[in-house]
Amino acid sequence: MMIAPTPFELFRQECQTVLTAVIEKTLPEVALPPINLRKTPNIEYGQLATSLCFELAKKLGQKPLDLAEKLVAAIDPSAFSLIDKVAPAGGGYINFHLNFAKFSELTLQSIKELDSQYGFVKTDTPQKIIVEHTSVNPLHPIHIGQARNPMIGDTLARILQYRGHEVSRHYYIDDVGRQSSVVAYGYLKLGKPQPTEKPDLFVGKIYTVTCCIVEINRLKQTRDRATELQNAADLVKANKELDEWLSIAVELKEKYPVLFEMLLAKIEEDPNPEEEINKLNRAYEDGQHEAKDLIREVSNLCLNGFQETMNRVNITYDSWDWESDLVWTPQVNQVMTQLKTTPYLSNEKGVLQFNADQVTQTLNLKTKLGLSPNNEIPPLTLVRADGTTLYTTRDIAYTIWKFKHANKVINVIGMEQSLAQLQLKLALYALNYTKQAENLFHFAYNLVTLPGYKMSSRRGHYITFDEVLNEAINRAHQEVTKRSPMLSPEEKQTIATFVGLGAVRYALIDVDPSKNVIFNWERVLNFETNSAPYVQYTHARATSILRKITNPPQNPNYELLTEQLEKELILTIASFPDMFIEATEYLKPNMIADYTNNLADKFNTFYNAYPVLKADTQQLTDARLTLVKAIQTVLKNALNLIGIVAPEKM
RNA sequence: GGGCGAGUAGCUCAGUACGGAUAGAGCAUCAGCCUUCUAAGCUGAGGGUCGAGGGUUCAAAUCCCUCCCCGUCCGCCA
Repeated sequence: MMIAPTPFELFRQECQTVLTAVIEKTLPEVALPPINLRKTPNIEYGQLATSLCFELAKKLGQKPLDLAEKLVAAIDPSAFSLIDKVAPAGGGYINFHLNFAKFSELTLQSIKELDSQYGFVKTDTPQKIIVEHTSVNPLHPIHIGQARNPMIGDTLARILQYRGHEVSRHYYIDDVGRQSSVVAYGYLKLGKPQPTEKPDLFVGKIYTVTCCIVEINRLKQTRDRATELQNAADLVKANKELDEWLSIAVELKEKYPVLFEMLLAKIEEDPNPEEEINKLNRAYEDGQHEAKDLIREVSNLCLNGFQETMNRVNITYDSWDWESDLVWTPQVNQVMTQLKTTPYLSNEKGVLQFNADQVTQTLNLKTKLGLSPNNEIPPLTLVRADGTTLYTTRDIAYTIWKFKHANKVINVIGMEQSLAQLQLKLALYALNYTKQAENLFHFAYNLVTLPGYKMSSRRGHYITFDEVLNEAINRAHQEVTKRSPMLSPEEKQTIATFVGLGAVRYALIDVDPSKNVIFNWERVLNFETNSAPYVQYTHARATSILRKITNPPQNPNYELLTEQLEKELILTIASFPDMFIEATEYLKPNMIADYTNNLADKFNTFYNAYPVLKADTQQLTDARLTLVKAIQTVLKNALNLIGIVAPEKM
């Protein structure tokens, strides 16, 4: 029995060979045009079609349909096993029809044989790839806006791994910067308390409240200074911001009265909290022990919470990379030394600027990088007047470090950081890391916003990812209880968990990453068609049929699968490997979610229309059972790609 | 002002990389289907100037140009 890892691709190749041969034979005078074979919009038109007669006809001064007829007449498909017939159609298409008897056998046998490996076609050029994703600052719980990142990132990592690449998932911990010092300052003021709840939630409250109090303090000073200097514009601005923060303070006081009062009392003891925070920040960058212990302690509390959350959705990381480690070791300094030898740095009173646009000009990169000639890349400040570095400066060092461990780097980072990511890439070019620059990819995704406003962690305006997961599981539990009251409490809980988690994961992966998403509960709590629960349910249904048989089908006759729906199902599962390759090569995780939904949809229609176990003949039952088994395998493999459980029962 | 991304049914979105046959789903609305393999399901109906205008082409949601609208970036923040 023949096995094909890519059954549909085999058919395509046969069609291509036939077509190439007939053109060379019939039209020796024409240069062979690129042969485009596309899936037909309708099964009546066969399975693949080409429109090349339209182009050829024009060159030859003939009617497209006449040409199509002439070519078809010269085709002898008998030498090819998967082509049933070739026919001219429409205004000049050539349609290729599959020999379903053979194709079904090939497809179903291949799936049976390859089983859990079916679809995962390995690349010819395996690479070491780092996927950096999540990288939420360790200041507050991961919120639903940020959760889109790990869902996309982990799916990318999964599909690349299944494609045969050596993938490493990295989490970049951004612990250098004022905000880490703010939360650490608040934590210290409270006397380094033990968390009384999930640690990231705990740290998040301290961060928000501290931020608010410190900010009000700062704005009051700004206001007083502006009053003194009679600077009307500054005064108006300060007052406006102050009003905003004061209203946030009211909210926070109501939400966390004890914490707020405690922090307020402690911070008021400080004559200058702002200065304390800056001091802590500098001490941390200098690697002083006390500061190190303190900030790492707070950060680790938060990160432990993150891991707990991500474990729920089965996401783990291979490497946790601390930004501060780059500062404490000579790595950042080395990069600066190297950059100073390039002609792209300018020094204005100690402030070092990187002239990114000049790099594009000197190395002639605008066209190469697909940038518009109008796109004048703004310069990037690398070093402040006080000698400290900035985020992107450290990111350059980090990226170089990553390339010591991989030959391709994919950064899953929000679209709003596109400019910084471009400047980073240009810095690599400037440093002559050309290969690395070419293999650095910014996988940009758009924001998740709440209806009416952007989520703000500093202001405490967010819905945490844990809340969303909990709510989804609760909702799923209600559904299971309603639909399957006879199940044991344990079973209900198990089902509710994978349904709820799956629903959230699917909802966040299903939309094209470049599209902005406005969060609403309806989207993640959808358990109907076009959701993970729908696909999971379909898988359970297929499993349920298979559970009822005592003996596996003996010598099924695939020629009996003649219904249109059966053919469409076979086509769909035969194309799974092609879909997988495309999703992986073009990094389109949402394609996989769409595919699972599409297959589930077709299966459910089939399920309703045709009996499997009680088909007219045992032979037909056997053939359909093999089909159901294959569909179950493909659904399971596809769900696995996007990190969603394929349940036996629900 | 400039860059980048988006604009497809009342709502949420596929389809655009590589132009092809009547532009597809789901939700919502309406009408049906559980003595038959799991009704988280299925069947059917209505619903479209594919943001606007021009161009290229035998053929444009898809390619090119102009414009409109929304988001986002253009920090000695991260």
